[in-house]
Amino acid sequence: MSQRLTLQKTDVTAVSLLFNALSNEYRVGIVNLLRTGPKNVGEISDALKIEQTMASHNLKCLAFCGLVTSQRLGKTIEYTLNRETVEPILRLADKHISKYAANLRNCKTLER
Amino acid sequence: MSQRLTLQKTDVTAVSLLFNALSNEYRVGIVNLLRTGPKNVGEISDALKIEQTMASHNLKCLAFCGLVTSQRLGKTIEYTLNRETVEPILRLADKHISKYAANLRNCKTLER
DNA sequence: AGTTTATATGACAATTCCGTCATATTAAAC
DNA sequence: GTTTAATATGACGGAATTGTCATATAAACT
Repeated sequence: MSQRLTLQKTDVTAVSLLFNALSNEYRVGIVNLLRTGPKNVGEISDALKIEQTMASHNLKCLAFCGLVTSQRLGKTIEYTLNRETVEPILRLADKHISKYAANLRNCKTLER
Repeated sequence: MSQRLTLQKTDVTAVSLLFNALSNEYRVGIVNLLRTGPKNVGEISDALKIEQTMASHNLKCLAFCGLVTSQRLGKTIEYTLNRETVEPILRLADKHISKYAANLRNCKTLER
């Protein structure tokens, strides 16, 4: 009896929302910082020299997308990178940029 | 004699611009469509039921980021997916979404 | 050369996003 | 239980992005 497979199709909306989370310098900065290990909000905003509120807003977005997780430690909340997906994605991005999109480095906004 | 390696650091700006290209439904739709093979602009706008102008604008962005390449074939211009980077990235995204971000499917905009 | 077909470009209004401020929540310390 | 420290939330104006329209370019056909 032949088995009916649910063909896993790419969910275009979900994918665009996921990458939207990585389409902002603050969020990529946070994600990149968290590669060095878990940090709380204060440590993140200090390290990246951004306001606490800005860090919080962007962490919320990253958490909603499952790219980071959070855990309260007393008064502080520690954010941890979802390495399983973020590491390979960043490696692919780095490789792509150096091979195919070196010009991206010198452009602030994408003209269309 | 010890060799001086240029440590490849993630370029936060470039990475955010690259993922910005994949942060839009039209562009992810185009990229996903091109997995089935190269297509010209008319075929793309027909298949996705979007206006030609919309297709052109978004193809320009994808091309600038090196995610697609183009080639004129007579009157028509054919766009080809950069499979080398897009395939693994989409596979990672699909896997991440089903494992960590199922809720993304049911949300139009990222609240923050 | 003029017409048609395919695609790209530029501009503008409408929408969405971002940065910041004011305020709320939560836990620890006193 | 009041205060302090850490973080989150909501709101609002300014900035960036998007969708569409008008127009430009480029090749093929007559």
